[in-house]
Amino acid sequence: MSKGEQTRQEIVERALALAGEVGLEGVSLGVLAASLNLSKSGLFAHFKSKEALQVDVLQRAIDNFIQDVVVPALKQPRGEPRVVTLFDYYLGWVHGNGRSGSCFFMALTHEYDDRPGPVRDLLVQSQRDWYDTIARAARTAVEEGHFRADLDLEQFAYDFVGIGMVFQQVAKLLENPRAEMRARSAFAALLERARP
Amino acid sequence: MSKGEQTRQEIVERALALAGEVGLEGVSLGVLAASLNLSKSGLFAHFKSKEALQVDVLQRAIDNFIQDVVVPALKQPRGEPRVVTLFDYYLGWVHGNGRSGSCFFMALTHEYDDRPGPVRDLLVQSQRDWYDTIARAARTAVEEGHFRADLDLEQFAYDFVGIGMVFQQVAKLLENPRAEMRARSAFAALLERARP
DNA sequence: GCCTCAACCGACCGACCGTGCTATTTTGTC
DNA sequence: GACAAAATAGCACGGTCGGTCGGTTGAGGC
Repeated sequence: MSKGEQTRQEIVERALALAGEVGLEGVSLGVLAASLNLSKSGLFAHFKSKEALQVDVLQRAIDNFIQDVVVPALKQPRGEPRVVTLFDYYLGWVHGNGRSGSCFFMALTHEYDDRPGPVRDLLVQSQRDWYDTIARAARTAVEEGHFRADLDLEQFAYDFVGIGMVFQQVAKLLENPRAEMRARSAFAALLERARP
Repeated sequence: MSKGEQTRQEIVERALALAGEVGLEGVSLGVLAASLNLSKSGLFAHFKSKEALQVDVLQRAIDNFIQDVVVPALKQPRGEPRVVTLFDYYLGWVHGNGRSGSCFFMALTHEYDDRPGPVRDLLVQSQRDWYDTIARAARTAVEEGHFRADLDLEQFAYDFVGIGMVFQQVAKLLENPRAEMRARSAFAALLERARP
């Protein structure tokens, strides 16, 4: 990897960390450069625009999410174990046990839900992929006989994500220590409904 | 109402509308003033600081929420009808059928979940009140015999809010036309679990 | 030893930010 | 209609923003 490419990676990584604190739009090139002991112009030379940097940062977050949440689940046996693992690592990601401070896909959802552009486009695609991933894992559980044959997969994914979202608010904003217990309890009920 | 107070109200109202599009932090005094045909300093004179304005805006949103969601529900008979009405108006609020473009309590959650200060404090309190309101409505349903006597009220509120949160993402960001159907389906399942 | 080229820097631009200060206009009261 | 008070405007300040530009550095190939 060339020096330039390595620096680029460091920039994206640092920007991702900062974005977890101040939002993606809130990461200024000056602050980002300073935190890397780089000049602002030296940093900017790696990207055509701030927006291009933002896209790279989001793509990096997507890669991290797949690596930290999806891949471990795919290593589990098909069916309910895979679905359960997906949820476990998802909770961990949302809580920030993963790399970034918290789930910034949710933050980006509100930052970009009415701000068109390539960042939003990539975000939308990634979230649709995420719902699909959940639905596909649930489908394996149906096929294995762990879940009901007539289970509504899209609805399952919907409920799944909702549990994670409210978990984020209750845990991080409201600082309720029972948040994780609530999430696991809600997920247990969801599983119960999905079973034959 | 004096002229000054009236202007103040208009400022807060306009700021609330703008905040729905660009976030609370994203509302700049210059743009806000221009959209009201006011000078920036003339506008600023009504508030001690931008932060004070933000607090007022949030308080206004809270008042709107109570007016648009909580009050109509309280007019319904105690028990399940009240809970159902609460959810109906909540969905309407989130979808933006209410005054503001979308539920900006959720947006604020991510804007302020790690930014201490009076805005965050007020937000936390308002959200805790909201969970309590849901739980209290559910309690009336228990008392009326509509819900199970051993229903976990806090868990009910948790599940309730989660449905609304994922609804926001699926409807607004992913623009999925089945979002509302999903939300209502999830809520129906929640009700089913709550009944004796 | 020299040349090249990617990598990086410092200075700078115009625009906008929140916030004071001092007029000036508008409002409400007698 | 005069006058005090309230409301608003004008203006300037120090900062930060994304972005540009002309240069400097340094490592690798010849």
